[in-house]
Amino acid sequence: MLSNESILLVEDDQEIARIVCDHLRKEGYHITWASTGKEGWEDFKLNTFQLVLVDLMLPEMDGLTLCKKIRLESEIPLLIISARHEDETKIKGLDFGADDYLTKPFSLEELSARLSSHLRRYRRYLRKDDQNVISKYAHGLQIDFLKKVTYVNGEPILLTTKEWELLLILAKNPFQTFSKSELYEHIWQQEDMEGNNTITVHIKSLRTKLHDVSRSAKYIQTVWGIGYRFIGEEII
Amino acid sequence: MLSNESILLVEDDQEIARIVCDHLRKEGYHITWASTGKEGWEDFKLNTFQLVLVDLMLPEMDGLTLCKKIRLESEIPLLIISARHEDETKIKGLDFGADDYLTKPFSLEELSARLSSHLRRYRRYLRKDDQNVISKYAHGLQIDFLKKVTYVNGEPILLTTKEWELLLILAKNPFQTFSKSELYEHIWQQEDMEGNNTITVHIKSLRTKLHDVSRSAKYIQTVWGIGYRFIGEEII
DNA sequence: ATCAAATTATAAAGAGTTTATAAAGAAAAT
DNA sequence: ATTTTCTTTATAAACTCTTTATAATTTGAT
Repeated sequence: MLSNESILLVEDDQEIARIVCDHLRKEGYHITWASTGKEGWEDFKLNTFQLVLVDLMLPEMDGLTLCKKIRLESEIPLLIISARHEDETKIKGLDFGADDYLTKPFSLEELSARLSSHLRRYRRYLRKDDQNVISKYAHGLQIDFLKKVTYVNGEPILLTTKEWELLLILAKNPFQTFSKSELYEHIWQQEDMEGNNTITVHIKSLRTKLHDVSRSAKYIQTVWGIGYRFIGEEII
Repeated sequence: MLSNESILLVEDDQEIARIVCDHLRKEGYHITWASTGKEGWEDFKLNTFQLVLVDLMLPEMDGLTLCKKIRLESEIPLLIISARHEDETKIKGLDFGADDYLTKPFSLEELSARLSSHLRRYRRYLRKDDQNVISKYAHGLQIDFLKKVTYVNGEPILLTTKEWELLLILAKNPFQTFSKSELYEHIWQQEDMEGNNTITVHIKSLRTKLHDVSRSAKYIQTVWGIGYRFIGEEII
């Protein structure tokens, strides 16, 4: 399994930490080990993880406090490890934001199962939020490639299929010049015939909708004798 | 443990269903049992649950389809039960929105642990989202997904069943374009026939009630040749 | 610089398709 | 039985895409 997902393990017992790390690394995860709550918090702030495993009993900052702090800033899956089974009910009663609870001793299979379950849910959660990742360009153009929505100055613009396909190939390859034949063959999936004005017309209507002017193109530039290119620089 | 949380169990094997129901009822959950996928979907639409347990192999509508349909309308925890261990990898690869996976035979303790873990996370999620029970959009539209009430400029709008279901799937997945066939198959639960104008007509009446105009849609936009999409941006 | 040739831009129209609308008929609910 | 909702039907309107014709622009040779 190749996952490349990063897990933060906060555990003061070096022996347990070693076993867990070894096992999870074999499963393809990238593990960071912190041995105190404070260290765990610093690691959490410094890096991006997809899951946190926290032992309850920790020096410097206890596990519950760490959980609460993390939960204030993130919806990341939080799994508690505890030595005593009796803690479980107490912990479930209080709400400090953990998603799951493992009692020592636990099997590595059990651990793996819980991890993958929570990671799967979190991936979906992230992906859903991801849909709001929009490429923003200068002069008010925004393109949401996932949802296929284009905005000009915040207003969604309705593009036809061909217009969208044109914008897609151009904007996905900024600064790269495409000949009209290339564009035609890519979108229409057939040989470009002589004297075909179709691309030009679609470029025209696309420009109009983007409030772009051929003479001084902000987005779709004409490269004379060669083709067109998208010149948008992404801004964050 | 007194939880009063409602779980929907979709399982065709009566023996397994009885054992699971008995066990979970002892744990304080309120269980609804559906023996087919279709029945499960109807129960889901009719009541409010906090978790759904779905067997993969089901008559009338298979578990994956049921998961996908539920996931279009809700973020409720979805747990898959499967007889064959081999399904697991396939299922994890495909994305149909399930949160967890149990292979038969599973221990009741295992089941309880997974359930309480996902329910805990979902409670947190609900609490967080609770403030947004009513989604507000630009131009005066408000949708109360829980109470199933729609407001336009503060005035409650009376929608018919079909109109509500249309609005639900569209507004729950903003900016996602659905073809008329997709909409028809999701809501009517049957193959879309050729030359069916039903969706168009319902869209028309829905738009009328939302004071939306097809030419310049504020909410339900026509994506020509493809379908419809809800373009409401949520405002806080 | 000037002009002709080549290339692109623009406007407008037509064909073909898709969607909108209104109204009537069927089905369902009250 | 009456009202409401849903579906079907027929027709109107709207839209996309392409074609055509013409204007504007660029290039480069003179």
